[in-house]
Amino acid sequence: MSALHAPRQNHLLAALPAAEYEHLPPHLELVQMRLGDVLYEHGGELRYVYFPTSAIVSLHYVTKSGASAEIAGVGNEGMIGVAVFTGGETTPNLAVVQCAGYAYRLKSQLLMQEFNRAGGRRSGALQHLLLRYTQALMTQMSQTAICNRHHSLEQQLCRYLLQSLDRSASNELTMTQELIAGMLGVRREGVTEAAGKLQHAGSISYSRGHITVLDRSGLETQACECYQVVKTEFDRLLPRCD
Amino acid sequence: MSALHAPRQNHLLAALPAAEYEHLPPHLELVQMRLGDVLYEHGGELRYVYFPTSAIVSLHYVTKSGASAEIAGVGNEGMIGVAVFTGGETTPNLAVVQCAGYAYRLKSQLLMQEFNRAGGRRSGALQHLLLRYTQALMTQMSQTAICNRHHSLEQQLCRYLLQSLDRSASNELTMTQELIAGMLGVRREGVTEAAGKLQHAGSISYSRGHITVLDRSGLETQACECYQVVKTEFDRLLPRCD
DNA sequence: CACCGTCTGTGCGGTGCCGTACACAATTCC
DNA sequence: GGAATTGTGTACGGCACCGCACAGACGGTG
Repeated sequence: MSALHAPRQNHLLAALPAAEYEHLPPHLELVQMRLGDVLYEHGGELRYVYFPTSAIVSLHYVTKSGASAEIAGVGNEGMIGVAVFTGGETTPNLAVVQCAGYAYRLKSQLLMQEFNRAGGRRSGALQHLLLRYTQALMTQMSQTAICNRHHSLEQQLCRYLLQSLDRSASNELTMTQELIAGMLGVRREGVTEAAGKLQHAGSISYSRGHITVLDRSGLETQACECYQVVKTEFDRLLPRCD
Repeated sequence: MSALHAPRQNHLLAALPAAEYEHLPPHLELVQMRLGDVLYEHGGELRYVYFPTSAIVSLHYVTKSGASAEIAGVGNEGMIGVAVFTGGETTPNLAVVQCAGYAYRLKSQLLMQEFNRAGGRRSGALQHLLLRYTQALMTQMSQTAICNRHHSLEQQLCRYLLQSLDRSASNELTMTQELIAGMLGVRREGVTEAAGKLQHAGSISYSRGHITVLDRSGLETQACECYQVVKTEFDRLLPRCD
């Protein structure tokens, strides 16, 4: 029986072999994340890296004119702070909490040490894992670019809901249409319309910030290929070892 | 006086300290790249990684419906085949030559060996460098996503021309409007119109696949912030050591 | 309960780009 | 020198989404 909160609820931490994992827990700190919390912003240093268990974080960009859009999302399948081990220390983005929940955090410096220990006594599994995650993250970014270019608002909404669902424990999501619009970088009214269609079709049901997914496969049919491409790539690069 | 073709014309190879670079040349192979050559495609293995000197390569995605768009470009500032050391071996993308020219290639296996040698005798400068390049590439992808979402065709065209210019030796580019349209994922007619405006404004001049940039700063004014964001990030992560 | 802030629905004109179709100009090929 | 190929210009209807404005509807708070 698993504890209410456990680091291994994060897939990356769960994928580490015991030998590499065992000395991490003393340094892993459970933190609560509230909607809208900013983990880092453009130019700010990353003091910690975060491994979400139940929270969902959005990597975001805000243009000079104030428009914004999500570049990639991170839930319990990933981590926030890739720039720590790629060496740039920061990125021109913003990491903001999109669904409240929990995450474990680790001092950046500590992660760096572990990452660079590859080739030494240990197997380098951590490095290997994080690099693969980085590639998966790049796939997500690529697909966001494509999706923004070629797919309709409704298709994107479906993709977004599905991705959020995969990161969520239940079939209910807590997010307003306003918030989704901010993520997709579109008008709130556009989301209202697209969501209305989905509700009409019986795929979802929502009210005041609570979305219940009734027909997951319906969403998958409506979604663009981007969802599957990203999912397939994540599964390929980071197979779950349940 | 530099040779006509030299590996060090590629900024990444040039940035390697002598101790790490010196044993690479025997394995570096100069290859000619023609317009449209495909270096790898979705699912195909990456037998080589490429370090362009004069060629420009586009990381592309083609949707099921046949639409396509560039995710990121790679010129003499970078390399093709990041997935080799991130461990995924392949990506769901396509790498296609966008401007004919030359590149040096290296067997993927060899790069992997070098990459993983960090922590051993050598300093790990290669690993460090490639990770930083990976981050820069991610910035480019992110910005492509944002640009596709929020910026006009004309702004994107300016950005694209500027990025190509930075990778080019002269102020002339060899690319048709049709090709540019394919890169941006828009209609050819849209490019004609936007390019017409730029020509009218005196920023560029073109005819049948030959574009001459007359007023670079004019383009920079018209371009969206994405160009500068990416450029600044590249300079920060991979400073030129000329 | 009445109130207010938040969330959602709807309508309307505007616009940037699409899809299509076709004309013309500049090269290359015989 | 004529024909075929390739690159560019233009025009027109259509549509998805935008920006704005406002109305209703729900839910928590005093």
